[in-house]
Amino acid sequence: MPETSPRAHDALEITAPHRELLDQVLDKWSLEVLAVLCESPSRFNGLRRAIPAVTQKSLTATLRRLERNGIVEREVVATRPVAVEYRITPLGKTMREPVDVLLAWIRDHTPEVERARDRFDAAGT
Amino acid sequence: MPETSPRAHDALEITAPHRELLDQVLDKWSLEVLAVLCESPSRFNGLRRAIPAVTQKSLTATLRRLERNGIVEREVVATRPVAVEYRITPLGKTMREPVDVLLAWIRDHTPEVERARDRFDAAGT
DNA sequence: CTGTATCCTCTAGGATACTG
DNA sequence: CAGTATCCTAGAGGATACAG
Repeated sequence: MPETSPRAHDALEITAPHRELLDQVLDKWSLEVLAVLCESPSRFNGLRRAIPAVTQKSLTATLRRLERNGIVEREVVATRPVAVEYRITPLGKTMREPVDVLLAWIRDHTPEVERARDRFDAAGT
Repeated sequence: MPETSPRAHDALEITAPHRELLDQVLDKWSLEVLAVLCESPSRFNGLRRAIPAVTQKSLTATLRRLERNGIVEREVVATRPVAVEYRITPLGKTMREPVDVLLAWIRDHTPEVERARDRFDAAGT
């Protein structure tokens, strides 16, 4: 049994490319967009209505980023005026489970975290 | 079975407090700190050595945030000069599984994402 | 050794106006 | 309808110096 590694096991190891992908996929609006598109394909303004707080600029940026990463798909329907449909890709669907697990943890532990915050803040009086 | 909800199921739903916790726990340095502390308790400069890229300021901020959220614990050992030990809490340990699942997804799909990026960038020629 | 305190830069993202 | 183009600002985070 070699003892060369400073850490016993590195399931949590995270390299620069991994960090970048993590940021692109868990950023401020991506999860909301994914939530909508996981239910059904949607058009640009449909997404805006579903996510009222997002600005046009940020939504565009988020969609481009997700498209570039192969998470969503963009189809232009050449009507007048044009319609653009966004769909989640097979790759995008594989994100669902890990994201669900993560959000489940968040939901389950938010109360405990809030108690910890109260204690911490009270101690700092 | 009521059909009041616009979305079929909202496992991906994310509220403001959830988003905040997500940001505090998945931010730039938190995962690296967690990775170290999951292996064993560590002192401040031990963490610095384990994570060479982090600045003193950011490490302090990260540790304070994690401590406030009940993820890590801080113990001051009153020697001369003082030593401060950081440990992961039971709550912190529960983060491990969801984070592992997430990072596993990242690792497993980075190649496919990179192919998607190449296609996207090539198309934009 | 374990931090604060400043200063400074850089980028995400909002507001708003315009376009094919 | 589905975007671009600008302008602007708040906050994250680096570099550096100092302190208990």
